[in-house]
Amino acid sequence: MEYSEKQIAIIKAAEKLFAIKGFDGASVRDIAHEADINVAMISYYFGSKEKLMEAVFEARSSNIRLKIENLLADDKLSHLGKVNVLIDDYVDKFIHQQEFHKIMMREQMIEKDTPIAGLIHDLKKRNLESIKRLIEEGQKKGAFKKNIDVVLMMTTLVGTVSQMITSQYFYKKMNNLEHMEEVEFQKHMRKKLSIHLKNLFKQSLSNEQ
Amino acid sequence: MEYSEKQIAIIKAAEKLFAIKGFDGASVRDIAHEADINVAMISYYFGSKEKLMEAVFEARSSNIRLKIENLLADDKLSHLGKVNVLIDDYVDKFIHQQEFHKIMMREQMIEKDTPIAGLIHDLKKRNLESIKRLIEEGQKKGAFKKNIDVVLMMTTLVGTVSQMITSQYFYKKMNNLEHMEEVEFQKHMRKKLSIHLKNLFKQSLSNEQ
Amino acid sequence: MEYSEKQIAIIKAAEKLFAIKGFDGASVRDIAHEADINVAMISYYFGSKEKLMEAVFEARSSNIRLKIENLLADDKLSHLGKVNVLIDDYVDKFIHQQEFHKIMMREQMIEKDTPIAGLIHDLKKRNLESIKRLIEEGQKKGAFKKNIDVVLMMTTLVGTVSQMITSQYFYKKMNNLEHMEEVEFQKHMRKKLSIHLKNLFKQSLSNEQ
Amino acid sequence: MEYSEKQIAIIKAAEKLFAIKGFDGASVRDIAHEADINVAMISYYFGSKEKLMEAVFEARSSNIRLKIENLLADDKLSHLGKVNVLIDDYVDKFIHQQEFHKIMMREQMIEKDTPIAGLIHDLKKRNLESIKRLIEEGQKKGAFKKNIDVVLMMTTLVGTVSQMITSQYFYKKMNNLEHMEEVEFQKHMRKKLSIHLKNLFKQSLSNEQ
DNA sequence: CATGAATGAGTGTTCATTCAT
DNA sequence: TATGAATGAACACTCATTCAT
Repeated sequence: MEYSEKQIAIIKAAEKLFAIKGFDGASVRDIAHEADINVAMISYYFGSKEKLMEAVFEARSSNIRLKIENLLADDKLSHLGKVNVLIDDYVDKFIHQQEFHKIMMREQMIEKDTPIAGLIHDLKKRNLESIKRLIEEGQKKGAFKKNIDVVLMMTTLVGTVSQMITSQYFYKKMNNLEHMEEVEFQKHMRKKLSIHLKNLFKQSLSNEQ
Repeated sequence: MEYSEKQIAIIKAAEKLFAIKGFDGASVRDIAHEADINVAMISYYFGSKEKLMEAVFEARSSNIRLKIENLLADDKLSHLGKVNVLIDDYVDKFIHQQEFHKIMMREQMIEKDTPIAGLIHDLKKRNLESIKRLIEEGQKKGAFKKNIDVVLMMTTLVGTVSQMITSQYFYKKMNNLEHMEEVEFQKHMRKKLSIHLKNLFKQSLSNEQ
Repeated sequence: MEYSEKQIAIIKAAEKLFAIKGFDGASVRDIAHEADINVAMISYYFGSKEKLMEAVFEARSSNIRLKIENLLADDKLSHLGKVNVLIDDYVDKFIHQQEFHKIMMREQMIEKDTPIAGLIHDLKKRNLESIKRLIEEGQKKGAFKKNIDVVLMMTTLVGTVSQMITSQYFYKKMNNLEHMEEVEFQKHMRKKLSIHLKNLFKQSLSNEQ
Repeated sequence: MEYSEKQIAIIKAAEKLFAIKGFDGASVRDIAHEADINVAMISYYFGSKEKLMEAVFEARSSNIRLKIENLLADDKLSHLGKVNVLIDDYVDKFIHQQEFHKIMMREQMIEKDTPIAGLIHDLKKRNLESIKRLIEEGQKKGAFKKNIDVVLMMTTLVGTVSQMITSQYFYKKMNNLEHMEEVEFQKHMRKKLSIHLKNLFKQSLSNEQ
């Protein structure tokens, strides 16, 4: 799918406003104004507000399966090293695509059988399966414990990063970082999360004492 | 604040629909229909849709500080035992008040200076401070490691439970539990989360090897 | 018709608010609040908002025919003297019952066949007929000119006083009387209007050069 | 400000209904129906019902100062002649823009600090000042008496015409003109008012005996 | 006699979408 | 391809009135 310049502007504006105000809270007029285009263009280009949401998803939801497949094939990294790379990838993606991930979190909550719910489900399923293979590989080689609940570990990974992002203003305040620059703060979050999650995973997966 | 039967019905209906559809997505007509009352009653009783949302919050947001204070004073429990009780409390509260917590998650995301944002912030702050004291107590007594980032640990606790709840349908599918009864599934989730989080916390906090 | 204390309070409140905000602009809740009674009482006592308006009218619209009849019989006053008394009566009534007269002006404008429109019409008709007799008396006795358009003269009398009352804030400003006390200002208006109108009538009616 | 055909239709409908029913009494749905347009168009074009009212005012409230200034400069007319032209202008304007003037009267009465109240005040002030100059010119040249209260004279002028218009149906009945055609009746009113007011002003202003 | 609760119709306004050009 | 105009449905809310007690 190729998008024109205007279409991309609309998708970007939609991503921003859906993240800030939610799907219902953001009106097509808001989005049109933010994207500096005519209101009618949204229906014209995307058919409807819902379809626009789908376009936002499709534009962002490149799955990380390919990356995981490459990781699996990489023989320069230890099994734990591969998990660490995975963690960093997740953290980076969440932080740099905060807006998109906020939308995704919200959409997950909504009990509707929207096309987007399906998209999210498939995306998560594919990713989970690849990660399972990565873990099982480590288990086969004796690097990881048996009895690892991969779904729960992923829940902790995704949940921790999500929670950090949604409550970042609270985090800032609690740690007196209110005057830290946005970019610097993102680096800070990135590092903290990375170390924290790597520790959690190491303790939970690794066989070594 | 004492509520009449009808007012309670409205609050319950609002809690449900705000959780499912979000604040903007749920119309007062939806809520009135769900509560089986006249639309005008919502304005009549609560003044506005926003005030109704606040009522939902006030009705649910009993903070857990008191429980933590009691835990701190309890000398029959080990330090780790206290943390485990805390984890179970959190898990229980989230699971049994899923709808309210979905609302809270969503509200946290929205960048508005609503009165509710303030309520959430204060609630979280109070809880965090009590938990910090609980951890520090354990550190002083040598039961817990030094260098524990309490905020990050709480982020993992809250994030993991939140993520589990938001993606429970995905979890069901991935584990072939689709035909499990709702109540039974909640017990299942509760147990899984409890064990998982206790392990994570034990590894992260405990000094014992 | 005898009214209870509460009913009188309602009528007074209604008179005030109808004058300030108009019939549609003043809600029964406003009136109930102003009268410090329960909303339901208005329907209970008067049947409807419209009927309340009628009650306001009936309470105030004592016609001045009786006074004119007495004037006609008075032989201590000259014909012009009688007219002057009439003018002063009109001016006094308008100024001291400003609120009621504002309502009356407004109601006159509305093109509805309300019962009130009928009340106003009858009231005006009765008054006009008496005044006509007063003028004709003077004409018969040679004190007044022939060819006097009584309706037009009354239009000027009523119109001038009405206009003064509706635009009194403008009048205050134009004459730098903004800090004059309300009571004092009413006296001022009364005197000014009295002299002005007596002059106009003297010039228009009187035969003496 | 240029208005489209539909916008003009809306303004005309609003003028009519505001005059008949008052601002609060006329609903936007009424106006939309009268103008044969969709309800949403009113918000779309004017922003709000209040702004529509302002548009009605701005469309009509061309002040007559320019005309007065021209009158002042005219040396073919006597001073009293100029006043007579002024009277005829006022009468004509009121009769031909009855609906607008009804709105204006009503708005004057309402004790609200609306933008319209300000518009009316400024309009009246400007007109009054020009008329004052016209009168003073006549006084300086000895054509008019000293001691003329211009504000009171204008009150009589405006009040008489207003009162005539608001009570025209009463006037018709009192003079048995009920079956006179509307246009013919307007001519009749115009002539009657013109003569009546010119007489009043001549007597009040002129020095000649 | 009095009232808090409740109602359905109506308010002004905004919505996502479609139309005519 | 692009857009200002237009639409009908829906929005949150207020209205005058009625009901149960």
